[in-house]
Amino acid sequence: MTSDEHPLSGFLRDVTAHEHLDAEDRGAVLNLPFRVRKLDPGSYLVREGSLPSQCSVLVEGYAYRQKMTGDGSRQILAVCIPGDAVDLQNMFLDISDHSVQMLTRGTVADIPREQLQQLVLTKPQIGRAVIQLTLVEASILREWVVNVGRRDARERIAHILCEFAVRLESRGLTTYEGFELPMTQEQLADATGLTSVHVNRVLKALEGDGLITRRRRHIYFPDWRALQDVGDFSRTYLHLPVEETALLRTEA
Amino acid sequence: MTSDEHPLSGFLRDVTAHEHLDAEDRGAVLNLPFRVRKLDPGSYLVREGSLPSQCSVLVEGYAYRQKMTGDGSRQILAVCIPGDAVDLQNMFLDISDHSVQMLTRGTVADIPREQLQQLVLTKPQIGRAVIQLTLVEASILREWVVNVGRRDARERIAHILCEFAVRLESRGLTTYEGFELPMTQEQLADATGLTSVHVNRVLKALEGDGLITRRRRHIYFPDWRALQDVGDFSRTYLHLPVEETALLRTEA
DNA sequence: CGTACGTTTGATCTTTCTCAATAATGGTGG
DNA sequence: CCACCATTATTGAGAAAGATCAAACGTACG
Repeated sequence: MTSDEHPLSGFLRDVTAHEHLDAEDRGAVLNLPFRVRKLDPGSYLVREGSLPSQCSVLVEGYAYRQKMTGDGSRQILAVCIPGDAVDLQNMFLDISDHSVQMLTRGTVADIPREQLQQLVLTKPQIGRAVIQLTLVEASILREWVVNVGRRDARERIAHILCEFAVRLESRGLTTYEGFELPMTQEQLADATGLTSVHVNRVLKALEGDGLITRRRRHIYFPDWRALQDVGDFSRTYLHLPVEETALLRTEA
Repeated sequence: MTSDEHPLSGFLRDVTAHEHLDAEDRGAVLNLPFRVRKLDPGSYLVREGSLPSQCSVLVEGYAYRQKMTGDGSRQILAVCIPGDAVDLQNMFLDISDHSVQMLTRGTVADIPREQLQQLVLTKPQIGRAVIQLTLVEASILREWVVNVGRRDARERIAHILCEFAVRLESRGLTTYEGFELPMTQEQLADATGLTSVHVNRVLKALEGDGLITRRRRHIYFPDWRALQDVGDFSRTYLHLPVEETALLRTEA
């Protein structure tokens, strides 16, 4: 993510991950009008109940989808990483059913809703690519339902760490050394349907069992294979293109 | 769902729920080639790991999406009702990340994958309508994550009953008398991340509190408003077109 | 009419939550 | 650069929701 790159280049990489685009379509994506904004942690990209007029693409930093229950507890629904288009979920619906907030400081590129819609609906290859992106998001959501519905705390935490590592790695955002978890234990709890107290204990237990190592928010994987086993993790649901996994490879 | 109706008419109603289609587009949908099949409970419409060559539309009966964990427990991810296109989730991805099975006896219409893809990618209005359908499914999935992650058993059951009632009613498949729940308590448990034993106790408690009435699998709502309150249910996430709710209306 | 499946019930056990307090940590203004 | 403040992380003890195990009861259907 060097600053001289085109702000939408991460998004383009994402769009073309599943579907090849010809030069014309690639140009059409990069020529979308956009405006770059810097944002602080906690600031809203989308507010539940509203209709955003633009679709934001995350250029730098992390964000998360979130929904609150009537009694005020929060459930995190997804973590957005650089390159993610944050508003594909809303682009064709009138009222946003959830909120999106920045997890860290970062920058986004806002694309006017109509321009992106136009591209998706009139350029078949772009349409196919964007539909695939939304379907992969839905697949991840299904895995989250499984995670929260049918796995115990230890499995949930291990699973979400694996998912996060693989997603980051697939975008070249981390090395096998480990990664910086961009969220607090409380946010981790809100993503896994647990309490922060219990997340803390589980992390400690995973560390004690040699499955992870921690230094502040950095998480390392001394035994990547074992962690995947504990988390019942298989990357197939991420629908990543089959390619060599140079980093984070099995070590055992 | 009388037998002299066009098998795809339910699907068309669903497709046009959010987006108006002109006569030509409507004709294009109804003229899709299809083959009708009768299926028994438990039979697979989609198998995790496979690539179906056609997209099934549910004509009669109910189905459910499902995923298994490594240790063999099941999580139900969605319940499909008549009119639902079962394979939109897979139509643009190569490997299905979950299974779909019939919940009851029923019939489906199989549409060749390519034909439907073609329509979606080349007819902007149809594309928009189908994208909206997949986004609504994603929205429901997000609500399920919240349900399973941040609500207790009583709230979960109440919520899923409300969701089911409203979805059925929006398709004209039920009256305010109540509805026939097309699943066992064990399946209800797999949908809510609970055990069947606990589901049984919660149902009994809800009945004891006058929030539901049961006769076999029929569920009645003596106090629809109160049930929604208990389940923290608000229909906005279903993205239903704003229209009069003749049935299942507030009674209090 | 009996078998298989689904429902209901009881007793006990675990996981996870809740409440509460303490310790780090990072950021900020002076 | 340092002291202070607000978060965040950590730990303990007790409570509660829900799971587990086991058995009995219905009901549909071949």
